[in-house]
Order: sequence, then C-alpha cells, then structure tokens
Amino acid sequence: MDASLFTIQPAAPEPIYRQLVEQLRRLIAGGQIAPGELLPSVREMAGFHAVNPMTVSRAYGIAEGEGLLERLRGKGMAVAATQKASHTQHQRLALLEPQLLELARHVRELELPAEPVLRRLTKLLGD
Amino acid sequence: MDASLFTIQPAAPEPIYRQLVEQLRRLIAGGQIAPGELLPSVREMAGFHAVNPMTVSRAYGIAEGEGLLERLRGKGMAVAATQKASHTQHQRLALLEPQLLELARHVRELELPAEPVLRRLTKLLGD
DNA sequence: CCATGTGTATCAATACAACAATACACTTGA
DNA sequence: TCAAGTGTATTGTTGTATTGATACACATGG
Repeated sequence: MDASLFTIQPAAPEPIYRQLVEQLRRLIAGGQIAPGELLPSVREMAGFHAVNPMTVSRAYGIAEGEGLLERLRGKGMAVAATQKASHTQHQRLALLEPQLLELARHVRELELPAEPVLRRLTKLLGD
Repeated sequence: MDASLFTIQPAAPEPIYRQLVEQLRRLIAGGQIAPGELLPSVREMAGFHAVNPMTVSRAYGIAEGEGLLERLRGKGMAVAATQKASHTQHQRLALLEPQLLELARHVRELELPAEPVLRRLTKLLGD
C-alpha cells in the first residue's frame, strides 16, 4: 500500500480528513484496496502529503467508526475483513447517487439538454 | 422575480451564501433570469428562506463582483445588462466542467464502467 | 419632505480545521 | 528484553469561515 494512491488538495474547501475518508470509501468499494491489506501508517501518509499526522489519524478513526477499517494493534490500520473484496456494481453506483442528483439539478438550472452533458461525460470517462 | 426560485439547504456543508452565488450563476446563464430583471430584495429573500439578510447581501455582493449583477441604488439588485440573454450551450456546459471532472475521478476510484453511470444519469435527466 | 424601501459596513460570537508538541499504550521482531 | 514501530489522547494555538445583530447611508415615490 502506497501513500501515493491517495490525492490531497490542501486548497480545496473540503477538509483534508474528509477527503481521505471519502477516498477510502471508494477505493475499498472498488476493490483497489483489498480486505486485510495494511494502509500506510499515519506518519508515512502524513509525511508524504505534508500534513499533520493527527489529521490522518482523524480520518482513519472515522473510517474505523464506519466499519471500513480495523485496528491491528502494533501493526496499523487494515481494510476490515467484513468488507467484501469488491462491492457489486449496483452498490458502487449507489455511492454516486448524491453527486448525480446534484449534477442533474445543475443541468436543469442551466436549462441544458441531456445529450451534450452525456456526451461530455462519456468523453471524460475515456470511452 | 420570486424568492421561491431559489433553493437553500441549511444543513449542507456548502455555505449558504455560496449556494446562492452558484445558483445565480446558473440561473442567469440558463436565461431563467433575464438581464435587467430585479432580484428579490435582501430582506425578502432572507425572510422567505429564514436566513440572515447579511448572508444574502454577501451573496449579492460577490455576484456583483463577478459582473453577474449590478446595483440599482434605491431599487435593488438586477441582472447585469452586460449578461447576454442566454449563454451558448457550449458556455453553459463549461460551467459544469469541474463537477464532471470530479465525477469522473470518483467513477475511476470506484472502478465502475462508464455505461451504468451514463444510464443512471440519463434517467435522472428525464429522458 | 420623509416614511419606506434599498444594500452594506461594522463588530461580535461561534464553530471548525489544521497544526504542533507531547506522552502514552500497544505489538512486533531482532 | 527492548528498541522501534504502530495509533491515539491531550492540550494549546492559530487562522479562517460563517452567521448574526445592529446601525447607517442612500434613493425612491407619494
């Protein structure tokens, strides 16, 4: 597990610890981090991204509270064994629902037809 | 112009004044508010949505700084005359670009194929 | 003229995020 | 055994963001 898998944007309005939690949620759901796999240590992650170790610890703590991670004392944090290797496509899609709803609202406010939006998104998804 | 055109979610992490600014941006770009048209007064908007008048004023002030609105002293705030009646489809699509980029990143993190995402969005857009 | 309607400058209160510096409990592994 | 590695609790500080309460300057329109 490499700390470089994660992306942190310090300038974003979204607080750092929440950026980390949400990335964890998606990376685990997508199977890019397998159950049982060890995450980068708090100090390693903090050093790599030049943030405070306590900020990383906070993110890990929240993820643990959600059942995403589990603490292996003396070892570090690992993806919880209760997490299936990879969620079903339907489950992963559900994680995007709030974002899709917001996008749809914006499209309506802009009075844009669906077609050009779908075309642009298709392009961004690399099809 | 009716204050009910606007939507405010007080519980959202997004601050209220920014919710207002961004809605203004889209509603003007989409032509749902025409150039020269008067917006609801600070107090009317604040009363309707049960927020502080200064919060609305702040949003108006920012929108004025962006050239979206202009102050008619003694009258109120109006959509700037320099705003074309409605932006081109391409311009409006450009306003969605950051949101589409973020969505694409999340889709990749979830290791989702493009197709189900596009299908779901199509449905939400009412096709 | 002046009551009434604009927007807003100012100040205060509150909450939050991030950082810093420790100290601690625990496990591992040589 | 014990040094070195985990995560975390604690305390304090700093900076910033958001919202709110109040008072003010100004233009309108009867």
